[in-house]
Amino acid sequence: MSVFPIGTVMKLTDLTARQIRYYEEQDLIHPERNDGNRRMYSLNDIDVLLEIKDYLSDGINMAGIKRIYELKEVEKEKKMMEHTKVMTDDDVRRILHAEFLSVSGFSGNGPDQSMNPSRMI
DNA sequence: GTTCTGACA
DNA sequence: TGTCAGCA
Repeated sequence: MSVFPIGTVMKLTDLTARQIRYYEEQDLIHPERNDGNRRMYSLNDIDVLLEIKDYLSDGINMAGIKRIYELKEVEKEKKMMEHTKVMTDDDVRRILHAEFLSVSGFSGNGPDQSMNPSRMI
């Protein structure tokens, strides 16, 4: 995913190396490191840097920008929880259906174990 | 030639 | 943030 050296990112974002490294210190971007300890930025990193530049031009300071991305991560965690909840409910539905078939005599092997929710975690 | 870390008139 | 030093 990470393919751009800092020099390319500088031209693409019109930011100085000093700024780019500083935003990394603020945990706004997380470039990988290659064998030579060189930072390699992903397309997503470029995207975030451009967003940061917009926020800055709108008069938002680093504290504010950091808050924005912190909230964004909280929302991301919430969505992950929602996703987990949906999967659990879906498993329950499938399990109940499997038990229904078993009790109804359509299956003599009991609930389908492939529907066991423990396999989804 | 390019990037890295650390430091500061 | 800019910039310079001293490495790799």
